Amino acid sequence: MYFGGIFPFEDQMAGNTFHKLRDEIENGIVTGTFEPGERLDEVQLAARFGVSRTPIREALMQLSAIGLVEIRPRRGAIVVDPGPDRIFEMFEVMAELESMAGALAARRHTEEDKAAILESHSRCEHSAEREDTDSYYYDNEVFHYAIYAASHNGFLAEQCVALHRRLRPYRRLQLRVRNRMKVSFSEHAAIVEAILAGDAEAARSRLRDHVAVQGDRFSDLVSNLSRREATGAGGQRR
Amino acid sequence: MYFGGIFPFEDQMAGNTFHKLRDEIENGIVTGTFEPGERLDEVQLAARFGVSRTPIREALMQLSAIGLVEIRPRRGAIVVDPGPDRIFEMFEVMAELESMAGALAARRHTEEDKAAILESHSRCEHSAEREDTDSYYYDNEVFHYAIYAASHNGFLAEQCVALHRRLRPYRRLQLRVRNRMKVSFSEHAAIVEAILAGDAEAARSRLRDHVAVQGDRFSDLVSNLSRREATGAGGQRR
DNA sequence: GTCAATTTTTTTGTATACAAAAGAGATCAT
DNA sequence: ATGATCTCTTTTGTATACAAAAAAATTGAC
Repeated sequence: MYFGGIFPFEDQMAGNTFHKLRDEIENGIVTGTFEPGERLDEVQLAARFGVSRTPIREALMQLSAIGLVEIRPRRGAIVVDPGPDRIFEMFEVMAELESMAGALAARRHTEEDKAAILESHSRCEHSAEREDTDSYYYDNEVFHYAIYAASHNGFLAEQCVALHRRLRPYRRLQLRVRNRMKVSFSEHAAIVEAILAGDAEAARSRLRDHVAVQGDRFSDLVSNLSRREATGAGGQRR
Repeated sequence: MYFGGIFPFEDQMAGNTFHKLRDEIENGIVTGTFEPGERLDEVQLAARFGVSRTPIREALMQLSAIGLVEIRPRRGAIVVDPGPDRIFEMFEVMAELESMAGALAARRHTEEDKAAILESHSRCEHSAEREDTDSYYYDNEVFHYAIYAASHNGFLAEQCVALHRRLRPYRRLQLRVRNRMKVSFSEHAAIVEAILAGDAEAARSRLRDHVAVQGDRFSDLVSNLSRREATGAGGQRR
């Protein structure tokens, strides 16, 4: 599947080593291979990917610029651990950006946008019916990307994609919550309706709620997080 | 003047060479020392700053990650030239983020926030009375930062600051437009009123209008841009 | 045995070196 | 003279080398 023009840095896709490394490490962070707070050893990473330290450092520089990694002078790079409060803040901003995209989409969507939205929406439906969380997770992403694209604001779309990616791990946790998938789908339906009807304000508020709920759900999970922290793994910033 | 906790990357302030270089080059781009479309030669920059290519490259990597520089594989780095349409898109997003910050500020501001807002607001007033564009430009920035801070969403504040910085050169052009400064100040007054009254929706819409580039301002922007392009080194993306 | 100071080891940050690719320029054919 | 191909130059991308700083470990004092 191809998301033309939505991905940031698309022009750099022709992978120089450092670029591939950036994606690999970023993916590792988002996936959980590298845990929050974990130290990213340059030589270790270099060995792992079979390259020298130079491109590794360049990749880490880029990741630090987008806030996924923190480079402490002379003390190496660690995976940023946003902490519950910061994650909640990010959801708050995500809700606003998404709702903006939805409002713009309601006013500006073309026939192709409409087709893409409906297509991804029905994919979500199938996945929801099959109760296939993994599949729904992916389809849901495509659905949201379709709305970003329909906003016809490329910069906004890039921002949304970037933030969506960063929130991925926390969103993923949520889908496992009982019945969340079907509720999510019915929210989608209402959003699609508003966008296609050209009702910008309805699209805005429905999308805001749709995303904000995830933030709320997340704060429910915060207790789990802090419990986990007490027991072992994690480790807060600083 | 100190904007505690607002600047992104604040924790990296302890300047390793590459970090200082990043700031220097970023500043050069925002200031106009490096023009949009200009090629950033690594050896040239290295000579200029008296360092080797390595930290220069690391700085460029970071700048490319935040979208100020484009690194074309095997073809070097150039200063990104957003082009009028993209700039417009960025202002559209800025308007939404600012209005969000205003809405949150209306609901969440503390006494200290109130003091900071009023203080910066009255500084703007003095500068506007003296018709001191440069001074107003600076005070205006402080005013907006005070609102970001009052939103009590650190992530949002960072996003706002980053985008505000990127739009700096274009905003600056706008202040030169006749009478814009005094109009701007009266808009500020209405915004302050809404925030202090706790009227989130009024704050939101007033800030949106204040920031959005609409009507005449858009054509002013475009004509300024094309003039600059004609005279300068310019050159569109791609 | 515990704590502090010093030495050793690791690791980061920057410089340099080298290979490969892109760009510029010259040569040759038409 | 114009256009295309080949060569030479410049520039990027990655590896390696080295210096300085931080972390770890050893030694020594109490």
